[in-house]
Amino acid sequence: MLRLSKQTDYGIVLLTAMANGDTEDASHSARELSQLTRLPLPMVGKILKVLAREGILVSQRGMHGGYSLARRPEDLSLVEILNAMEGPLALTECSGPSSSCEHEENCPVQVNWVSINRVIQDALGEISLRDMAQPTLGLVQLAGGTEGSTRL
Amino acid sequence: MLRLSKQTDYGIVLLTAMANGDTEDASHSARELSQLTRLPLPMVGKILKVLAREGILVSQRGMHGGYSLARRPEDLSLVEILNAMEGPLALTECSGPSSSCEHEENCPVQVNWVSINRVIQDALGEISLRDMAQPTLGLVQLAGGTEGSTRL
DNA sequence: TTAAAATAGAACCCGTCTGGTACTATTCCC
DNA sequence: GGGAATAGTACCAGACGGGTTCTATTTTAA
Repeated sequence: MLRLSKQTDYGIVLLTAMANGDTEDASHSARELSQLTRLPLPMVGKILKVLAREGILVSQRGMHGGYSLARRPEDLSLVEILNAMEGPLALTECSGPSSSCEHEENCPVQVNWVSINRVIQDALGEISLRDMAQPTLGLVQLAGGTEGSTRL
Repeated sequence: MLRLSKQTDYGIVLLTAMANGDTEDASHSARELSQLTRLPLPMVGKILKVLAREGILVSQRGMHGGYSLARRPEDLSLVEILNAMEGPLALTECSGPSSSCEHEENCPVQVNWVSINRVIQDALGEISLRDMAQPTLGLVQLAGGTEGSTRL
């Protein structure tokens, strides 16, 4: 497992859909994105609200309102989106920014989890929304860049 | 978030405790490990059963029974332990071995998730139980090997 | 043969999280 | 003022996870 929530998953799909929009800072309504991605409208609305609150999106109310990306797709990383949707990445209780594990004092693996966590975080920080929006290119990038060089 | 379950977390702690045991193939009872790690005995028992069922541990019943590692700590990787405890790693529904997402046909990000998933899996496959059992060494290893070279 | 100690396995409870929906308030443009 | 959009909150049902308990089975030792 080790799965991220459906909301996060959907959120990334929505963001890539927006990134693939014709003009850069085009405004998209929740309804429009729902039809585009075939995700249920209420869910789409909920997710967009979160992303707007967290500063990933900029919202515009009113008649011709909608959502638009706060930054360019190449300047928005996966880890930022994850942080916005699910909070800070933490594989274990003790590996995040704020930990409150009772065994922490004499736990032999805690320091290792912090390291592993940071490495994964850095790795996800290297992937931009632009990358995610370009399927085949991203695939080549990933496979080529890591083969053999990923020494955790 | 993106957190692994407490059971998995505990499982790794238990395994490192066993790996740090004096002799290699020493047998440890659930009670002994519970006292050693200060984790609740019923929980420890439950976890050890899973690990034994999945072939990570070898169990011996009876009077002087207990559990011992099926392989040497350096030959057991983190990803194997995760697979045993939580099943195959899959960040999204579509990134695992068996996916059943209705949107999969025309989903632009699916292929990317598969790639990212595989990279993380490979990375965790490089970390052995021996590494986890040696905190400071593992830390240096991690930091040194990845700084700047982790190009997802 | 019996008792003790250990694992095997299943059942169970309960709190929390998650996916999903609904409703109301607010803002903006026409 | 009305329509269309977001903002925010509340809510619900189901799934999942942490944790406990109980019974069976196996093995060893007295």
